[in-house]
Amino acid sequence: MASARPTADADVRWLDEREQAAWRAFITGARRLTERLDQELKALGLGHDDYGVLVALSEADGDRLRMAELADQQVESRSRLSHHIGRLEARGLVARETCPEDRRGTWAVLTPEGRAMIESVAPHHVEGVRRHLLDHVEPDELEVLRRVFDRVNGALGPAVDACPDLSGPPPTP
Amino acid sequence: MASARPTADADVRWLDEREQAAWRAFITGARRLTERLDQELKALGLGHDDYGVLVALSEADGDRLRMAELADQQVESRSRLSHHIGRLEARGLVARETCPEDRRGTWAVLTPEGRAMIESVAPHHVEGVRRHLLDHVEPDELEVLRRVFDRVNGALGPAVDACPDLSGPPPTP
DNA sequence: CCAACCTGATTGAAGTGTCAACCATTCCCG
DNA sequence: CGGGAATGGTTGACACTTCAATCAGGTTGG
Repeated sequence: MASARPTADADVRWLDEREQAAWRAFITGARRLTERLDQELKALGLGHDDYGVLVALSEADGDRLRMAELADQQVESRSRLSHHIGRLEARGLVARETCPEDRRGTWAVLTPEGRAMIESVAPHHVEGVRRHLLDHVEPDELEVLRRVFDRVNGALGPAVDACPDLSGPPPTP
Repeated sequence: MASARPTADADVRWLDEREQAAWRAFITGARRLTERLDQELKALGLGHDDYGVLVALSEADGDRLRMAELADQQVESRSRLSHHIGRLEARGLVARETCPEDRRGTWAVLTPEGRAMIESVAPHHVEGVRRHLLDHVEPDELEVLRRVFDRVNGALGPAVDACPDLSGPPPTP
């Protein structure tokens, strides 16, 4: 039933022991780490995704970002972000403003309440990031992490919302 | 409103530039990577989580695992796994069997259809893992990844479903 | 100028995850 | 033994995400 590219099944380059071990450690590590950080943040009143959005806005010029840009930065679909901002708006942490230059566009703007929230939560969050990740990583290992994931990010190509065509690899045209 | 531990806000050890860069590269890299792999798998009929469950079962003795163990391995809550297995069961890829020794317990068992599915999909998935991650990682960097995330995993302590107490750190009693 | 086509963003319904309550079984200890 | 406290897992209601329209504002070529 599922036979996209006709990978001949004999010439599959399965993962060797090292690759397997690294891949599995990474995938479950990443899951458990974000799960834990999310739990700790929720106890303070924000989901990890909420935190990401508020931080992004707080660092942006004029405390505002266009929906599309915010979506790409946070790796959320446009639809999801729309609902997401809707919720944050209902809580008074973010406001929407239609942008005058291009009247299709919308700014997501951090409110004073939103800034207060992020400032009260951030110290605990960075503490968590240290405790659960950075405390266990040597400086040179940290550089490796950065290098590797920058490369991976680059290779994944620019963010796309609706990704209709998976067969044409954009990173290596 | 949110003031769990009274982190004095002056003695917060904020992330320096290197830490920040590494953390952000990791968090968005991990998100984008799993997002992409999930998209590619869905095109073949399985979500990334479905894939994980089926692989775990296929590697287990007797093609079966207890719900709790499977949940821990896959980093899913017991509740979520219950729904999840329900869906896979409805699709005929997994079956439930009540376990005779402990009649509270349940086995999740891989069906022949489930095995067929995983075998048809696996080659494409490992191809994806190579293309999007391993191809961009040198052997020594791979070892760093494994070491780091093994450590992180260890420090997070054994998996817990309902984690009611965040204040008492189990890894360092 | 206007018709076809983009682009930016939102909507609603269906699908999935979360949370708290629950049921059944087993364990433990007086 | 018997009753209370785990343990293993499920359920239903509610929250969130996804998917496929949809809408309004811009852009372009005839």
